[in-house]
Amino acid sequence: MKNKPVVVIAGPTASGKSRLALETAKAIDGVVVNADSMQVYKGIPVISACPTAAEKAEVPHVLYEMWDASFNGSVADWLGEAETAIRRIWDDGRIPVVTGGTGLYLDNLINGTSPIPETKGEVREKVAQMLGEEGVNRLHARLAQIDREAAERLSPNDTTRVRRALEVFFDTGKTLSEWHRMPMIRKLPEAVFETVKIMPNASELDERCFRRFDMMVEEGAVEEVRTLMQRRLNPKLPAMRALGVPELGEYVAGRCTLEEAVRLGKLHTRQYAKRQRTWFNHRFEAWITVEACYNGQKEILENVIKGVKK
RNA sequence: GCUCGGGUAGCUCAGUUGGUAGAGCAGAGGACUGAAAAUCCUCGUGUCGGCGGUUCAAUCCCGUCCCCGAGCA
Repeated sequence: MKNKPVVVIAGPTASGKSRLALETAKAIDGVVVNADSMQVYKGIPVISACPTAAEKAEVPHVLYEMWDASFNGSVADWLGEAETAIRRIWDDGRIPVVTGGTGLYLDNLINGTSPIPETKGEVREKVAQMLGEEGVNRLHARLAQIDREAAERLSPNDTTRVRRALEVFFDTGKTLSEWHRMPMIRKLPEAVFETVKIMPNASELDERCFRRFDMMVEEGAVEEVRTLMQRRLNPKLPAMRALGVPELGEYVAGRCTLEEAVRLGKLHTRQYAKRQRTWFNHRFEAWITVEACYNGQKEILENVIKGVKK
């Protein structure tokens, strides 16, 4: 039976979705649930734009800063946490307000995932090693022998996906394409998702991205990155790739000026926001689409609350 | 003032032993099923610094001028 509400507020970075989520949650006795692939990590609250302590005090927030930066989390890990958190919120008689810019996470939560079991660490290592020795193109050629369908779909340069397709086959003996033909599994079959997306125009968003990056630096982003760099973690870890971390990391290491690091950080943030807009435009259906950044506009908040209560 | 380098796409540069040129980055659009703030795909006419000359043909050779960098005075 589909009757349990989950509010979802999606949108590109710096669009004001965290604020909208907070104010919505406040109005409907909700709990904010993070769906951002970087805000899940500890140690980068400033650079990942996590809600502040003051904001968290206004309304409960969950799934923020929950994993150590050395952890390599995945969609599946997040989904597991999200399921548990949302069920607990329902049990408390409250409404989950899921918000974040990671389209894949939202998509998996709402539409489900293929029933592929978690791949074993040794298989992942083996494929990683093959990748290092042979390069993506050769692995793609191997994939073509195994799973022609997937190979045709994927670029021979798409490291992430070619690797994944191979891992799944080596681990399960079944091709990724076969798995994808199986029915998707929803973590929360009883949920009814009330979706909102914020879709501001590019120039408004760019400006906010730039301003926010400056604010992050004022609020201690450099120190945050310096502390993180001192841990000498693998630079391929998700937390180490959060926008601004590699860039400010170069500055902290003395390899560029702060000005240059900030310039690149802003640039990459802008490019990321564009990718998000493309995703949400084409891959995310929403009940309500807000065409401006959320800045506390009363009409927007009222409209969202009205939509949720319906 | 002289010598040597350079002046080629918005930026950094490659290249053409003379047949009007191409990469990376930036930019625009797009994809996206377990690293997704990741990963990938598509899109490149620009007086090849100006003006002359040689040549069937010059961005490439020659002359000259302008600009930038280094060195010498």
